[in-house]
Amino acid sequence: MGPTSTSPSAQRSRGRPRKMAVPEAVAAALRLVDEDGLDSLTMRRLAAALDVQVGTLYRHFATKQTLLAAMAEEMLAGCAGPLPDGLTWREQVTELAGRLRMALLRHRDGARVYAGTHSVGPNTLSYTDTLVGVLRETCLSPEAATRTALTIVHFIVGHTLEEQAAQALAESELPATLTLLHAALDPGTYPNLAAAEATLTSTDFVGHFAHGLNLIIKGLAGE
Amino acid sequence: MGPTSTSPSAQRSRGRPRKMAVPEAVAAALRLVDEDGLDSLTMRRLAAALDVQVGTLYRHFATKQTLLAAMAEEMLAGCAGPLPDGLTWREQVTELAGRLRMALLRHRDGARVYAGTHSVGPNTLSYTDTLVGVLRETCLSPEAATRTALTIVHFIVGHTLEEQAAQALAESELPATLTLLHAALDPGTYPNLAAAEATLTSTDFVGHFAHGLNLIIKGLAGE
DNA sequence: ACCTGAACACCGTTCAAGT
DNA sequence: ACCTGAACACCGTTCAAGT
Repeated sequence: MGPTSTSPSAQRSRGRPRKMAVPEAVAAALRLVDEDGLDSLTMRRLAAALDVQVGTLYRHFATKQTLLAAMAEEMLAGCAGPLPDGLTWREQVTELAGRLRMALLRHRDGARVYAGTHSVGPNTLSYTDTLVGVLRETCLSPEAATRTALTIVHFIVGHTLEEQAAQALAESELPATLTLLHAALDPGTYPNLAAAEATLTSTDFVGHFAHGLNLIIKGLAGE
Repeated sequence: MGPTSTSPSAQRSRGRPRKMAVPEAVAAALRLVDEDGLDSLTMRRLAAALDVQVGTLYRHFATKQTLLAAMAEEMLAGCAGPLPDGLTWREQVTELAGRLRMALLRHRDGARVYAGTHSVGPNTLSYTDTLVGVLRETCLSPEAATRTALTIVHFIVGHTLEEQAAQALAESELPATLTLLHAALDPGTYPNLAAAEATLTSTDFVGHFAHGLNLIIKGLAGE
């Protein structure tokens, strides 16, 4: 800080009073996404929701990408919070993975928001830090722990992307898609898909998620 | 077929000669994506590339989503081709997973195209059929085989999404992002990220992919 | 110091009219 | 039967001008 600096509040009290605040803008953006989906999130609609001109947004977010990264960072709030005592490392990994999944599911199109951005904010960093930490306690080298953390996160993102895509379809054309799929499933051409159809079209995403995560965790045990 | 139907070629020979063909349009769209990225793929730019008016595209693709699904389906061509003889099931799974990864990597933003659509075309269906088939031969129930196939595909999509995001960053702001990340990594606040940084910022995606896939395959062995 | 108003260069989608 | 031309209702981003 230079000798001419004044306190932030004194600085802010000069000039026009601030009409827009970044945290409120991020919250409003997430609300818009929850209501109408990510495709309907528009700089113009967000400006209207904040009762501000579009240009004003660009004083606080350099681009729409910056806004989306701030939204992803906000979604992860609390995901790295302290773990209950007495959990095995398996339970700790399961708990952390479940938290990220729930954080993405909490907002409509949350996985798409997260997958499309690269936040280096504190929520994102401390989540990865915590997950790598738990894995390192399993006698994994830093490299193996990091790679495993990446594997887990990639699985969660891919899985939740699919889950929310199914949710979006459910509101409109899911029955049509299912019929189309069923019609395409000639048992002669796709013998295994015929046997897989029930599982493929089931909505037991909790079960699917647990299956995939357990596969990864079991693979870890053999290291 | 009704008694009044004629052969397709006879039908097509009546009226104006067809200016636009769907497979050529899909190929041109993939070329546009390869050149300028998915964000630059526009119905208008595609129409211009095909020397056609925008409205014409909508006679062949109901929406842009339909076009993207056709692109995803095209990307998977060959992925379900016959497997070499004499591979163990582990090697078969590794081969199939590697094929999907390479198919997504072959086109710029390929993972984003794939993740954003739901094709029920023959390439997509036969890929899943083949993967489920290989897994069923491992004494897995249809349900377990299907869930495992989903797990593998979700991991591949999540992983490749990340890999191509890093590629996109590399062409412009990757050094800036890395500096930003390094600056944020206070070892006091994020003790595990400090140890993870080298792996986290490495570009050994082949190694990361192999690690993740092996984790899943090893987990399978314990079933 | 912060916001307004207006513009620039685009989008996806639709549809009457042509041939 | 298939395509053109033109429109509708939007976009993200920029920037001079106001207060």
